[in-house]
Amino acid sequence: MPELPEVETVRRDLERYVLGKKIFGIEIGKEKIVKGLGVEEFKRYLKGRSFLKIGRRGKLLIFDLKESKKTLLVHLKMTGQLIYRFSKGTVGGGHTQKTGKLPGKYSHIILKFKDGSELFFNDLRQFGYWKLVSKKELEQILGRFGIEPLTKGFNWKGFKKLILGRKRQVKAFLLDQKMIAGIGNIYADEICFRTGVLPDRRIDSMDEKIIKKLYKEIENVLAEAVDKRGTTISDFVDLSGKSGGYIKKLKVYGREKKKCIVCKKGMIKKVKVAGRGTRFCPICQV
DNA sequence: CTTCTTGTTACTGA
DNA sequence: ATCAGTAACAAGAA
Repeated sequence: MPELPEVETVRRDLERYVLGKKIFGIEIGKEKIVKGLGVEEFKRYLKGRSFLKIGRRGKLLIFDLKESKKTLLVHLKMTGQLIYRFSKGTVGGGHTQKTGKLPGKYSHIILKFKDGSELFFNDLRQFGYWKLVSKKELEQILGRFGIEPLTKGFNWKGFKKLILGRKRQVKAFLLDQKMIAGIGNIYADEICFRTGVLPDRRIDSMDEKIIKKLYKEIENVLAEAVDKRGTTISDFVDLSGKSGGYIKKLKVYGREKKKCIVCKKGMIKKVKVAGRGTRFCPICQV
């Protein structure tokens, strides 16, 4: 599922490929993907405009439009994909099963640029959305996010203040977007593993040393996953349709009933924590 | 057939 | 304020 590293990978690709390109046409196959404005109004607003900057907050993509009072927000949720094609028949890095043909059964929005290139929004489960928001709405939405990891604002002092005194299970804390923005189920499990804590361990049972380890592993895991261009479990691909390389680095996610590759003794277990499927090594994590 | 998958919001209740 | 739990959304895999 797209979490911070996957969304960041897409964001970087978008900056490289679609920045400054004029939107020539828009096709919308599934109206429910567009939130807020009606579909016709939405199309009319975007037509003729271009992207000035592409940002990200947590798992949310933020498209600044040139000479525009509104901002375009795109959320991939669980199965959303953005795929760019220079011209018919050629996708940046070649096809995979993950993208299939373009447009495909799940291509719900297509942006067509003046040079003939196209940006496809595919979403099997249709949970993702595109929304034009005013500056005021944008401010409100962004205000709900917690600290952005991988920025200077994410420092030990601030983290300590945020986490100390809390009683929740550490995984529930990691998943809470109002605390830290961008961590989802895969990286929450990987961060817990690398920290050496059980995902259901309560924060108030952790001493400062282990909290500091947690802080560092949040940074380590997310930074390495960005470097490897994300994790592909089932649907995630980058703008060229390519899978992410962090799948090779996963220690617990998707490895249930297999032997732990670190201690080589424990069997990876799967339970439910914070309402999510959760994997851990009963030996490495305490 | 049932159960599970997950990002987010809404809601209830403690 | 803090936190846990559940339903809803949707479609496919097992």
